[in-house]
Amino acid sequence: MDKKEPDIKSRDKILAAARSEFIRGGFNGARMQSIADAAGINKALLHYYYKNKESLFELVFNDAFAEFIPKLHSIFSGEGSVLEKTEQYVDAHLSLLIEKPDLPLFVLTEIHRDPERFFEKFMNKLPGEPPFARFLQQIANEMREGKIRTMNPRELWMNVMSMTVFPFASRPMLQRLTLMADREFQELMTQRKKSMMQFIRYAIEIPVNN
Amino acid sequence: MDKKEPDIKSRDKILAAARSEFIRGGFNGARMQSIADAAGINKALLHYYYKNKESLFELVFNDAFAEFIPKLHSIFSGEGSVLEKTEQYVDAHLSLLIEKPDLPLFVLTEIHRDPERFFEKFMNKLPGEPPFARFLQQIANEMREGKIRTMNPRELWMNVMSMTVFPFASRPMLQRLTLMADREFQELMTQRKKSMMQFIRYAIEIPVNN
DNA sequence: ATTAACTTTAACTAATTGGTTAAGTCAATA
DNA sequence: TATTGACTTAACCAATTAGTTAAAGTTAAT
Repeated sequence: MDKKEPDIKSRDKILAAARSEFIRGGFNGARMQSIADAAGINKALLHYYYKNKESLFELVFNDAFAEFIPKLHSIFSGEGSVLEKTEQYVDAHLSLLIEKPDLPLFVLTEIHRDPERFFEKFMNKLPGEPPFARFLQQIANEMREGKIRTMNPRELWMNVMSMTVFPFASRPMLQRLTLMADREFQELMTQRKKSMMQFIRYAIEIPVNN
Repeated sequence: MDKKEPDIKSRDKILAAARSEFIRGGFNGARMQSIADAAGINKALLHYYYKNKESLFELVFNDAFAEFIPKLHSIFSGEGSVLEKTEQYVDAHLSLLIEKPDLPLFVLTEIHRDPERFFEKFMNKLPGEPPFARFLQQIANEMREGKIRTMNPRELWMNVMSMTVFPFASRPMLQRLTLMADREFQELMTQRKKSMMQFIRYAIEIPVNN
C-alpha cells in the first residue's frame, strides 16, 4: 500500500512516539516498549533504526532546542531597543510554547537530571562570550542613558523569562488548581502576549513628564 | 553507644535520605538501595520502617507542601492590600526557596507525573472555594476602585508567582548558562526580595499626579 | 528473478530493582 | 538471666526492562 517510503515513515513515527513518551515520563519514566507500541511497530524494528534508548533520547532532547536557538539568536543579535527585543522574544517564545506547552518542564527536568549534557551542548553551539551577554550590556546601557528604569539587568531578564515560561512549566498544577481546561489555558496564554508586555512596559518605562 | 533512641534516629535518617534521593532523581529515578546507603543502613531496615517506595515517597511529597500551605493561607486570608499581601508572599516564598531551592522542580515534575495525586490532596485540604479565589476577588476590587492598574487578576497573580518561583525551577539551567556559583545565586535571590517588589510596584501602582 | 531494504514474530539474555525472609547480633531492661 | 526491640547479613524471589537474535515474510526497485 504505502511502501513508497516506508523507511522514512516508520523512522519518523518512532521518533514522534519517542518524543511523546520522553515528554510524558522523562528519560527515566519512558519505556522502549511504549514507544514501539505508540509507533505501531515492534521493539526489533525500533532498534533496527535507533541504536538504543540514549541515542533516541538525545535526538528528542536536541530537537527541543534546535527550533528555538536560532530564533533567539536572530532576535537578540538584531537591531532594536530593549523593549522591542523583549517584545519580539515574548511573542516568539509564547507562540512556540502555545504549540508545545510541555517543552519547558521536559527540558528543565532533563537538565536537572544531567546538567553536564546541557552544558557541553551549549558551550559548543554558542560563540565565545556567555549567552545574552550582549543583551544584558544593552540593558545596562539604556538604563544609564535614562531610557528605562534602573535595576539589575540580570533580574530584568529573569523576570521576562519567568513570566513567559513559568505558566507552561507549572501548567499541570495551574490547571488543576484553577480548574482550567486546555482550551482556556491556551486562550489565556494568547492574550498574554499583549498583557505581559503592558505589564513590563509599566515596570521599566520611565513616564514622560507632562 | 547511642542506643537510647536508635529507632527515631534511623527512621529520620532514612526519611532525610529519601528526601534527597527523591529530589535528586524524582520517583522514577530514585533507588531504594541509594536511600539505604545514604542513610547508613540496609534495605531490610528500610522496609522495616517504611512499607514501600510509594509510601516513603508520599511522606516526602507531602512534606514539600506541609510547610508552606499554612503560611500561604495566613497571608492571603489576613488583612492588607494587594500590594502588602504580595510583598508578604514574595518574602515568605523566597525565604523558603532560598533554603530549599530544589523544591519547585521536584514538585512540578511529580505533579506532571501524576496530576491526580496532587488534585485529590488539595481538594481535601482546601475548603469549598477554589484557592486564591478570595485574593483574586480582592485584586479585582482594588482595580475597580482605581487603587492599582487594571489587568486580568489571574495574570497579575501568575506574574508574581512566576517571577518568584521560576528562577529556582530553572536554577540548573540558569547557573550553567551564566556560570553562576551556588553562593552567587543565593545572593541574587536574596536581593530579589526588594527588587522584585519594586518591579511589581512600578507595574501596577498608579502614579500620583504632581 | 533477484536483490536489498524493511518488517514481523517470538523467544531469549542480562541486568536492575523493589521487596522478602530467616537467622542471628547487640544492648538495654525487667 | 531471660526477654525485647533495634539492627545486620546475606541470600533470595519476582517483575520489569533494555537490548538481542534468528528466521521468515513483505515490498519496491533493478
